[in-house]
Amino acid sequence: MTPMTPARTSPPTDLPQLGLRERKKIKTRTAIRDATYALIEEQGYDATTIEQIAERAEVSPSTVFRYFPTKEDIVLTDEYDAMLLDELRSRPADEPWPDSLRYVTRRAIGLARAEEPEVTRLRAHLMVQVPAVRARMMESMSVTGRLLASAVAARTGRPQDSLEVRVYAMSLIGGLAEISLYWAENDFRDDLTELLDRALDVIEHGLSPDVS
Amino acid sequence: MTPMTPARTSPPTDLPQLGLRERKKIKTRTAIRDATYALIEEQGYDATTIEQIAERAEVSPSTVFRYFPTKEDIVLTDEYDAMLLDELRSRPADEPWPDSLRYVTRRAIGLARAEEPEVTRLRAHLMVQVPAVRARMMESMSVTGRLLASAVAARTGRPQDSLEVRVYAMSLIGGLAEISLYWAENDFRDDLTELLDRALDVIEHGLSPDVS
DNA sequence: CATGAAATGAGAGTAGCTCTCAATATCTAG
DNA sequence: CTAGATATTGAGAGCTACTCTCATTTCATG
Repeated sequence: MTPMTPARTSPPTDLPQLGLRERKKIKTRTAIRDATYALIEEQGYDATTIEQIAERAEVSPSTVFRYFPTKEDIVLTDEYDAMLLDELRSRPADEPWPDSLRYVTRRAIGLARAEEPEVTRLRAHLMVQVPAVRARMMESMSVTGRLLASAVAARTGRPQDSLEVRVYAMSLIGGLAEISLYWAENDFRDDLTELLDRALDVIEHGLSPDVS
Repeated sequence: MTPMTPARTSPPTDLPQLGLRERKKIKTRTAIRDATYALIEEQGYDATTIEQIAERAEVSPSTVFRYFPTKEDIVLTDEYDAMLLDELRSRPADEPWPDSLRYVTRRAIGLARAEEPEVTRLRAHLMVQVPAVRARMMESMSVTGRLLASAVAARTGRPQDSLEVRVYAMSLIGGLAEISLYWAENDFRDDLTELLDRALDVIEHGLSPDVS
């Protein structure tokens, strides 16, 4: 009936022998997300309602909520976390911890830039502009922080949830979030990887006493 | 008609020669907050509606929103930030920066503990349990972070919004937030000041390479 | 193809939050 | 002390994110 929907599923989403059901679910998911991105670019975040998203994705509003718990999650859900943690664990055991961290975060940024640069920018942009999105992002990052903390604990021989490890992980998360904000606020002019390096320096060694 | 409302305004709120209008506003404000705290203790956060709060505070729901933009803000609004910044600026200029920071944050904790220990605990508790509150708290802390960043910049002779300063401030905020979570999760057994010290050590010097 | 399971749509309902407008309370001049 | 300007409030309509339920449709499987 409406074959002109531009619902281009970003990656072809390799689906070898998945049942039709599973395939449809993936399709619906990406349809909702694509619709959301498009509408946000057209009208902005707040002006975009779930109803509109549902309409463009050709599903019912109920379905939208079945796939994403909140509006913010439609924009933010990503799958890098698990991957990041895996990579972290598979680093050589004798590599100094900060190096591992740097390697992995760098790689995550590289991937994001290679695979979906637009989305990465849109997200950062929304983080700056929409408090709810920023809040949700911090929330999800703090979950990542917990995972990170366990990895750090394992590496540094500290108890799993020692205060030190938790504080370190969360301050890391805070710092990384700030990179995105900085990047977006400066219109994406800087090289994210370079910002990352500078941020990690600060987090690892603190602010050097003075610079003058 | 209902003279049994226990609306005890926490501090007598020194009101020397304020107009009647201003005095009433302060009263209303604390009435709303007290009602909210009481209801939350009785029923929990989610079960407490604005309507209930309005009823107990003897104002209309409209008025509640006039005084606080969101439900989370009723719980969280505090006035330490400005004070904290002032103190920070009035520290001796030759004091090493980390010492200033430590002094000021310690003092903030001390004040919170002295003046409204219950509220401080309730807040920390809600931070753990209610994602929306936690998110709002991070949000408000990030505002503080910005202010902090400018103070840090002034002290360390860096540009106002250099990436380094911003990352430092935000990682500080993240770390401090984590203290509260840790504290609340461990049923307030630890001494907050001690947790603060340990956290600041981590943030200033990074995680020491290993501990084994 | 028939039966069971899963996904969907429709719709009602809740609550946070915004906005408008009329009523009331406070302040300020004369 | 009164009148008019101004600030605050209450009432209520309205929007939207989000939840829940139930009937219907769609896929899987023997």
